[in-house]
Amino acid sequence: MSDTPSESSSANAEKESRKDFIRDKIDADLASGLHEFPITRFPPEPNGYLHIGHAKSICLNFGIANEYGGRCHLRFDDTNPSKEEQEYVDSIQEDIRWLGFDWGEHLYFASDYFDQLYEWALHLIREGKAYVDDQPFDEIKRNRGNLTEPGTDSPWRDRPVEENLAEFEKMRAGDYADGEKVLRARIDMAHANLNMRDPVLYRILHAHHHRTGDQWCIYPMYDFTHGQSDAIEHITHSLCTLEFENHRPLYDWFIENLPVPSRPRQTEFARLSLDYTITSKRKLLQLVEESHVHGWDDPRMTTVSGMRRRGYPSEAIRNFCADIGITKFNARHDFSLLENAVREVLNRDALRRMAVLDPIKVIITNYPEDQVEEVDVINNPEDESAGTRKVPFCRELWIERDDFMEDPPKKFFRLGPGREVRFRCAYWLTCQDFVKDDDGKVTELHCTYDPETRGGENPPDGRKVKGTIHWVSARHAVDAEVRLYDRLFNHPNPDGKKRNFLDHLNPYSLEIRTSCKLEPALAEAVVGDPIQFERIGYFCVDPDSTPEAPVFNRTVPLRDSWAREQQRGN
RNA sequence: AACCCCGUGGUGUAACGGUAGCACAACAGAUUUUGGUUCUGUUUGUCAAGGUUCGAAUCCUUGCGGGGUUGCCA
Repeated sequence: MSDTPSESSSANAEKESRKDFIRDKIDADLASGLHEFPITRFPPEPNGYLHIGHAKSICLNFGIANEYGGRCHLRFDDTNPSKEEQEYVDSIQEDIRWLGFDWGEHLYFASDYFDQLYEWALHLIREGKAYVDDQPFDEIKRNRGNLTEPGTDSPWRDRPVEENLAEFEKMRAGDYADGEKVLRARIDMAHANLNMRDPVLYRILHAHHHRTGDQWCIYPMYDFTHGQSDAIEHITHSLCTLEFENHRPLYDWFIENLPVPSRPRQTEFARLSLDYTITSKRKLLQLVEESHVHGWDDPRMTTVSGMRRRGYPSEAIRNFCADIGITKFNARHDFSLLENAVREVLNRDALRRMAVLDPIKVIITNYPEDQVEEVDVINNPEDESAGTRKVPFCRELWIERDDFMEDPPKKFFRLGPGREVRFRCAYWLTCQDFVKDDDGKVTELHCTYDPETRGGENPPDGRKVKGTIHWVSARHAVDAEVRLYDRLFNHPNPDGKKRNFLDHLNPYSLEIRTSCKLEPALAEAVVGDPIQFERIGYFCVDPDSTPEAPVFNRTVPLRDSWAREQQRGN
């Protein structure tokens, strides 16, 4: 019993993805011999940066490929040249790799299939299952009917095949302006599913495409592209979010009516909704373009690049995605679940360092003026192999303003007049006196130290101390800027209907602290190092950082039961 | 309003006709040279009403509640 490996409670082993209804289905398809192994795909449109919601989909699709010995393709859904850019193609690939996944040779673009798709459009026309519609945009809209009323057939619906062929060719040749004509499937204008009411297959768009250039002036719609692209790639399980549920009949209609090389199946799952965040590419773009944040990778953004810059480990994001599972229920997840996943990994990995964010000076009156000692401080109590480091200690130190109270309550285990605390791994100090400026702000503490407590050890006389605080040698401190982040929105569902998400921006989402005092070892930290500022939180080096002007981001604060108790008013 | 989908503690998520479990959150305690970590314990749940069955969270019916769909976006 006791020799059972206890991975479950630690982040040591990558969490195993729990089974869900999609994996159940795959199990069944494998068992029945329908497929040898699953082939999935992640199909982003390159019109924005990836966010936490995409991470869920990436973990699902690539995760399945990894677990079942299948594969997952990366396919850019680039059928709308007016919104898509190379910048996004690049960032998306970088983000997926950072998340820890690999598509190998299987990088594709829907635009790779434009020729084939065009052929299939011709096929439908020849079969009498597609026609060129001359109705203007508004007419098509009006004739589609609505949720309760059936649509009306287009006057061009029964156009002869030869004429359709000729018209479609003229569309392709550029004989018409944008919007002048469309190619539509000929299905059923009275269908209860609006997607089946003669959906548009091709529209005219005289636009430059990031890959095909000016080769085309007609572009296939998503519905006419996606399933067929899946079929071309022999995707077995085409996984998408719930809003495409109503598109499945159309997806299947194309698969059934076209000579496609395979028969992929679409399955839908609920998209991710995280409290206090937004997962809408349009709104994320707006935040960037209107400068409510400092870019796609602003650490307050739940974009993949933002979370990376914030210091969230990709392993934590993967664990989080495994934790929330895959269902068809429109759930809203507590933000604390993500933070828990982040803390779990960081607690295991982060090197402990001492940093004072809001400093007040401590002068040890009985410590020799010029003496400097190097004390050994533990790098990571969760990982013995991380060892210790030398930290300089001398007569003048910085400590956190919060660690002193002029008139402390009984349960305050830190410094106050006459109170003794342990300075982490150094000595026990007793506060003898304090100095205030004209505004009544405490500027300086005068303390004495007990030489018998070196290393922070208990003194021989058996004295006890409740609190341990961190400190930085004033003479050796490195000055730095520290950026403290809070949630970007102060409403749990800023994305909600009838709500303008901009009204709920948290004005205090970024607090910049300058003149923070860091222990010297922190000068060596580089971007990507997970660090814990002891007793404060997890931090990382921001890319803005330079050796002359270090900049740190707060990834997430430590749990703070003292602060919690304070807030409850005890 | 029509069609499709979904309802399990505070929030999520398991249980595939047979003891409602887990995570997060909250609370209490133990340990602790981080008021961190770790450990222990506690509170709270099957949307409602009928039906099928020896037995229903699970199957059926109805109701209620939530989401999606009326782009030449994806």
